[in-house]
Amino acid sequence: MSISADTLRGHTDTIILTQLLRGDNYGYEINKKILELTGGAYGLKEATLYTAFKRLEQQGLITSYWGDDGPGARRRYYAITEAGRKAWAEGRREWINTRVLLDALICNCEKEA
Amino acid sequence: MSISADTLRGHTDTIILTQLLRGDNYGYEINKKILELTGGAYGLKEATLYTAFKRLEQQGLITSYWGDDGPGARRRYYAITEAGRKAWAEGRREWINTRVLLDALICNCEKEA
DNA sequence: CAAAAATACCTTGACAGGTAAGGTATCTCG
DNA sequence: CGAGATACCTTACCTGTCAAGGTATTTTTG
Repeated sequence: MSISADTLRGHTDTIILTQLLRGDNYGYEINKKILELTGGAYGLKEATLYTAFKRLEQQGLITSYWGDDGPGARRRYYAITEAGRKAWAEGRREWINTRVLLDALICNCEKEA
Repeated sequence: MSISADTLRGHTDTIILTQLLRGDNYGYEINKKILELTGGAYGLKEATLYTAFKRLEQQGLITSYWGDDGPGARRRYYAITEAGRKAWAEGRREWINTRVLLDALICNCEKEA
């Protein structure tokens, strides 16, 4: 029961920002968290993930730095900025609006889980 | 409080099919219904609308015919097919799944309207 | 120990859906 | 008659996603 690609399009950035609210993290781990949270039903493709990081950093919503940890492959950590927190709040509001609208437009689904 | 473009992307076809479940209708009117249902917050752009009709018809999910009504500009009516009903049910299921996933991924929004 | 698998990063090219901008034609109302 | 609503449609562009490919290190396994 996987989800078709772009029914989530436009929410990717908010999803990533949500993860970073809990603290700095690196790409691979962030994606694993997302997979966990959805019970394996949804994960970002790597290309999508790193494209999003680049976009977010260019917009000043996150910053990044190389972790100088010992074991394992090198990791690039990401941190959310103050502007990122605002963008997250905005994205969250948008999701809530979207939910209301689509519920209204695709018949009354509110009752179903 | 309008909704940013492609947070609804991928649901357009389902939205249109939902309208056609209530009976045959033509483009302009369908879009007005959608605007009504969302309190003016969201309407399909004309290009999006007619592109979607074409796509849906090519996929056999709808059929179309010219209305031979007297007054007003000529209207092309659309009707949902049996395959269209199945696609609608599938699209609706997808929306319900999407909703669950995004609620899980963008923090706990379930409490908010 | 060597091979396989996992961890971890990144880029390129193509694709699909949405949209701005433009166009046509008819009808209604002042 | 002119403005605005009704009603349809196309083209060229933009943006986010993804398949496919690449690099490098560490851990597991046979």
